[in-house]
Parts: sequence; structure tokens; C-alpha cells
Amino acid sequence: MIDIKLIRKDPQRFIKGAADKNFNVDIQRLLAIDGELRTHKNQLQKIATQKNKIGKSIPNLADDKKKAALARLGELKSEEGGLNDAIGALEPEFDSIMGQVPQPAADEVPLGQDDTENVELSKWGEIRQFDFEPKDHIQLGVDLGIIDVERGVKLAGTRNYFLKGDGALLHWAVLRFAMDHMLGKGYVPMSVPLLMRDEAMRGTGYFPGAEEQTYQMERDGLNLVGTAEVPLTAYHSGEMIAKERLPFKCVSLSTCFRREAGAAGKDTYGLYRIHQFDKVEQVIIAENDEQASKEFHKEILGNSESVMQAMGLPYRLVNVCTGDLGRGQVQKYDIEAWMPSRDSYGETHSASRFYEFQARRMNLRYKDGNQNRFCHTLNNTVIASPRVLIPLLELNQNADGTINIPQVLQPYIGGRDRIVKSS
RNA sequence: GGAGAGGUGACCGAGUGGCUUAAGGUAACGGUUUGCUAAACCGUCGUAUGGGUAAUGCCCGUACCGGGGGUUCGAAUCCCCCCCUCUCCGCCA
Repeated sequence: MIDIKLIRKDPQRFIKGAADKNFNVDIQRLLAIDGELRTHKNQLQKIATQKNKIGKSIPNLADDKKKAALARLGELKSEEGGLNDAIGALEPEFDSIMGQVPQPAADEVPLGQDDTENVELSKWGEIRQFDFEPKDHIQLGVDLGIIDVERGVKLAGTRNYFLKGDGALLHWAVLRFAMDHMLGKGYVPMSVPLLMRDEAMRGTGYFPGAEEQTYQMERDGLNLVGTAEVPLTAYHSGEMIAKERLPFKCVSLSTCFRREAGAAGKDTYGLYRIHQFDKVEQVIIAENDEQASKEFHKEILGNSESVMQAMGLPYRLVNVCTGDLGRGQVQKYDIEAWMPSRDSYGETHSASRFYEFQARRMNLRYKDGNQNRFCHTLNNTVIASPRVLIPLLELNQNADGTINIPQVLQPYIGGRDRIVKSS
């Protein structure tokens, strides 16, 4: 949510901001309604002033004067009714448009239409050249007996899968390593509810917009979250946090659910785009300070980079362009890991900062002196699996079809250093 | 699922029609004093919004006691609907 006062002051900034992000929002209409509403509310206020004045004098009035006063009150009331009707007719549209105004991107965000125009900032690691014909992760997984997509589809439909034996162990190894990595940095571990009210979905900015991407439990009015960002960020929603408790840094391991509606035919092969996966997610709730937010943004990005580096996975860092940003994001960095079977980098992490966009929607505040201020929020993936298993399996395969396990993961998989076919 | 009790400011908590610009307390902030891992006393202290003004300050308004509607000249207080929380019972990993 954007402060309407900022929109009034500089509408051009928000018109351009929305256009850059490819959001279709009628700011002019918003301001027209805002103007009308303000005029009406102003009149309403004047009427209320008169009503209050007359109302207070009534007990001390003589009968004839009282009668006149009551008559006057009647007139004022009907005037008030007309104004209230006008306001009632305008407000829903106002609220609807307000909820859609995007947060303008930061100046350092490149202009662009979609992810093809994201700008590469840096690369880490050597891309492995194979001296044999490498298999993709599904071939490897099926041959080793650790990935079973067929039965996943049989039981749960397309984009579902089983991980089995060392496949399941490797999946959990990656998650546990990532979690331990974050605990060393002082993030508070959280186990969170995954069914969220609409309120939390709106507060984080997923609604309106992502309803189609969300499994909705209509009978209970709850939504399966697509990321632990929702419960973590909304944890203190509606509260006044003590300033000393900021920044609040937390991390959660959770399952994530995504309908992937509208992605029909896209990335259908393998474990890249699936309905259910597990993710370690980091969230920071901070004071309202843009410079500090940028610092925290670097911090959460660094946390994830060091996880990738520890596992030896080559990746590149991308500055996401305006057209590929979500409604609330000020700026977003993606980490994309090299995936041999795709012959390209594929997104594995997404680090966003929002300034007060989310906090304003969920009324998440702290006291700064005698002023109440909205917090700043940020989040980033620490690791998401099984997507990260794609590079992990493919890049560490041997000619005989076995997989080398990176050293940092070995403690989580029985101290073994490779995955071999089990009988 | 059944029954009951509740939702008041950062927090606790009083308040059944005008004296509520919400008592009292806690926390916070400023000060005085005594002295020392602090206490006592005094003072300040809700939010949002409109107008005025050079002003995030000050002045004048308006709204806000879970949300929405109603009764009334006047509602935290009475009525209706909804949401949420808690307790007990039932069921249950």
C-alpha cells in the first residue's frame, strides 16, 4: 500500500512507476475519486460540527427554540445522508485502486519488460565441462532410484513427485544445512502455520493478484501459502513493535504450495516447476530507513550466496528489471544456478526489499520517539529444494551415474560422499 | 460440533445514554531530590484525518472503544448482523 499523500504530491512518479512495472492502474481516476471523496468528507465534517453544536445546546433550550433546533437537525441529517451515499458509492473503487498501486522501483533497477531484460551483476564458480555425455536430473534420479515422478503424477497429478532413499535424504540435507547456516547468523528459527487468512495474503501483497496461483480452502476461508514469507512477515502484523526489538530477523523451513496456473506447458519437464516444495526462507523486519534496508538487502543476499558457495554450485547474480518485479518490491536480486540440462542459469533464489509497502498493508509499526512509523520488510530464499537438486545432481554426476556429495552436506547424509544405485 | 464468557489506547484495566476532549495503573519521555546495579515525588504522554500557518510545531474542527448497520437531539454504553479470542464439554495426531 502506498501513502495516498505521496500519490497526491507526485502522481507522475506513481504513473511512471506502474508503467515501468507493467501494472495497469488508473492513477488519474484514483486522484479524481480522492478529490471527490475529500470534498464530500469536508462537507460532512462541517455538518457534523453544526450538529454537535446544536445537539449540545438542546437540553438547555426553551420548548419553541428546541423545536426549531430539532427541525434544523433534521435538515442536516438528510444532507448528511446524501453525502454518505455519495461516499459509499466511491469508496469501494478507491480502496480497490489503492490496493493495486505498485511501489515504484528503486532508481538502480534496470528498465525492462520481462526476465529477458534482467541485468547480470556477477558470476561465481566454474561451469563444469563434461568429458562424457551427462544425464539430466530426472535420468540420474530414475537410474539411481531416488526420484519417482511417475508415481507422483499417478497419485497427485502433473507436477508432483516422490523423492526416495538418498533422494529424500539429499533433499533434507540441503534444507538442514541451510537452516544451520542461518542459525549461526542469529536468525530466530520459526515453525509457522501454512494456512493463512486472506488478511495475511493481502498484507504481504499476494492478494489481490495471486489468487489464481494459490490453493484456496474456500470452506475455511484459508489459503495454502506459496512461501513462508507470508506467515513470517505477517507475524507482527497489526502490532506496535518495541523499537529495541528491531531488526527482527527470522528464518523458517516450510513446505510451499503453488498452483502454477497459467504456466501450462512451461517448464513441464523435471523438478523445476512443481506444485509443492520445501524452502528455507529468511525475513527481516526493520526500522523505516532506506539506507538500512539496502544494507539488510545485501545481508540476506550474502547469506544465500554463501550457502551456494559452500555447496560449490556455480551461479550468477541478477538485478531484476522493472517489468519482472512484483507489485510491492522496490528491488529484487535473483540468484540463478547453472543447470546443465537447461543449458542456462535457472532461478533458485529471490531477494526482495519492500520498504514500507507490506508493513503499511498489514499495519506493522514501531514507535520512534513519539511518532508511529511503519516498518520496512525484506525477504530472501535461503534454499529451495528440490529445485536446487537439479544443479546439485547434474553437476556432481560421474560417468558411472553415481553422484558426488558436496562435503558440507555429507554430515547430513550419514557421512557418505556419494550416492550410488541401491538395490 | 455443543454451551458459556469476552473483544476499550504501546500494555493492563475501569466505565450500562450527555459530567468520557475514556478513570486508574504499567511502560516511555522531561524534571527535582536522595544517592546508586536504583527509588521517591512532580510534569508530559492515544491514533487517523480536514482546515489555518513557513512549519512533522501550534491553533480550530471531525472521526475512532473488534467490523458493519440501527435506535436517539446525543451511543464505548441500547438493538441487529458479522468477525475474532478465551473457557468447559465432545472428538482427535
